[in-house]
Amino acid sequence: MFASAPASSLHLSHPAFGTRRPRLARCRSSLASSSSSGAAPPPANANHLIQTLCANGRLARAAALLPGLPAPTQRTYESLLLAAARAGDAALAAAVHRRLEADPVFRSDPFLSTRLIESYAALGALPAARQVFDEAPEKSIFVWNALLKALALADHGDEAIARLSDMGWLGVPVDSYSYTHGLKACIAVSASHAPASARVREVHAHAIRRGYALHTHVATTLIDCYAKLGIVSYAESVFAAMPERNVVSWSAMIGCYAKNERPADAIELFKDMMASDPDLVPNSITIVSVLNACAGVNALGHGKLLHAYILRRGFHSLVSVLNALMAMYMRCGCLEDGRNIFNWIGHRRDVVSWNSLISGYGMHGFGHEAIQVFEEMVQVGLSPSIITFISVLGACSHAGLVDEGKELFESMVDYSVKPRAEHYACMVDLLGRAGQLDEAVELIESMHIEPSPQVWGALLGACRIHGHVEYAEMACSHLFDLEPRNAGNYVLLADIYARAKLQNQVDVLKDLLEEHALEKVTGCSWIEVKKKLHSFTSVDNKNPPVEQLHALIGEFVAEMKNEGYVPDTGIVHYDIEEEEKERILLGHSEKLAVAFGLINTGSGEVIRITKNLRLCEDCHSVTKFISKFTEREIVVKDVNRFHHFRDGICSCGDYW
DNA sequence: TTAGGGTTAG
Repeated sequence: MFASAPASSLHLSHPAFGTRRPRLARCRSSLASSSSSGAAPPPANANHLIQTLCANGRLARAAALLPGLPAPTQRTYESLLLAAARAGDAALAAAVHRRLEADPVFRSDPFLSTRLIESYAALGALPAARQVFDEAPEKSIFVWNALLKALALADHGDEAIARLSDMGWLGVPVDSYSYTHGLKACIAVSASHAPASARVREVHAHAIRRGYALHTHVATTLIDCYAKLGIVSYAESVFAAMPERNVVSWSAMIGCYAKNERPADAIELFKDMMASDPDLVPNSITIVSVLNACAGVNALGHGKLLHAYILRRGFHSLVSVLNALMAMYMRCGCLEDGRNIFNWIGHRRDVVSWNSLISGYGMHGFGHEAIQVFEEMVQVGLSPSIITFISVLGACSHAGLVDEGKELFESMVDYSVKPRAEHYACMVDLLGRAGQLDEAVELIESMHIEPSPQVWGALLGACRIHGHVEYAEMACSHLFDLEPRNAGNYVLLADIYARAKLQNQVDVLKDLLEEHALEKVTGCSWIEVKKKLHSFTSVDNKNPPVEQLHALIGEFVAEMKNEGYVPDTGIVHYDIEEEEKERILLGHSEKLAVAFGLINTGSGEVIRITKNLRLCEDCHSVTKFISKFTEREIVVKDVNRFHHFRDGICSCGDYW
């Protein structure tokens, strides 16, 4: 009823407004008269007019008025600089800069020096920002901090450290802003002398000496820096030492666990946060981080609780939250629930929503559906991003859609997306999995950029599937240089040698692993039962309940052997008796998690398991058998994709 | 006047 009445008439006719013309109407009339004034002298209220034009994005008109303006105010300069930065108009920023240099009233004004530096930084013009700083006669702390921010934006970590040190010997008192900008500059990835972790530790030590390390913003930034560097223990120390934590610092620590492969700790910390203080209310960023962590461990129960919380607290008005919720469902194996949320988001879908759906179909092996969603996305007028192509090419790879993948890869140029190493890695994976190893190698050789470890890793993975020793050695000759500490590459090559019955080569690799003190990633599987996470590793066989699980698996295997199953002991690298190898296979974490699920869940329930590595062939065979024998649906998410086991068949079609 | 945490892939 109210919506049908024009808003303006409601307001203007209200007695509370009296007979004065409303402010907006006055601005409109000024704008109208100014547009026809041409080169006439600026009106008396020109300062106000320029500010209004800037606020309305009419920069050309505002810029045209500036030269004739006898006395620009500080506010006018500020409006022009902010608008120039917002519109990406470097020429306007430079014109304002020139005008300001000639202005005896404001040329030394530190407020405007700050704004100039900020604008140049936002426009990507670091040399100009640096010049303004160097020439600023009065360098207030704001001017210094603006320079540090500019250096952070431009990824100049070493220079930021040098400037912080300048502040020290010049006696300029640093403040908390100096540290937050300085730290952000430190974790920049581009050319630098010192590694990022050394720079962060240096600024951290500096902050401790000046008494700023526990300041809420500084400490939160420190947590985030250590999170990005993967040094979780340092982030934990900073978080533990804070006297005063708020929702942002908690979220930063939760995010630190989530992005460093400790999703279970992220969920636990979220619970601690909720229990620690009733005034501490999670916000949308907290929710997104925890949803991400739920997906990381397949904690569907927790994810559903969060879904209810989102609806209760009104977070479903935010697309970012819905995107994260949708991704959580799909990454927890519930593709349909994810699709329903995508449908529900409706016209508010952004590129992330589309990418999530494409990757969701991809990770579940629905390649054609992923391509269809890609086409729909293009049809509704959205531009596919770098990630869209990674998602859709990955989907083709999982489904073995070689021709479709090639076509999409070639179409990238039509969308102005330049193929990156990630896209080549997808293509090598696609060709390699499909057995087209020569073509995969040709593609690598044709690359115009340096092949990344992911590209060689994809080739190595394909060699493992197809037992190609020569190309595996070629891939490893690069991988051992590029990532010498990655034990996984040594293990994969050893696996390929073992299957080729090259035991001597296997032993050489094992010696190398030992010599360099490289540790294999322990196989680990998770299962959530009654909203509690249970994890299993293949090395933990001292736990009494594990004996029960071993026994149950043993019974299934005995039954399978009657039907002709032969345990795939080829993947056990130890030079031991066959019987012992079989015993090792029985203890694989994924089998233990399946057995635990069978014992602890109801007969109709879907068993959902997550594994931190690729599912091995033997576990795959055994799980197929168990799904048929027990008439249970088992969904396993490995490091690459989903496997839906039902009635003795896996959704991957044994292609993974 | 300035600042801190999040989403999609591999």
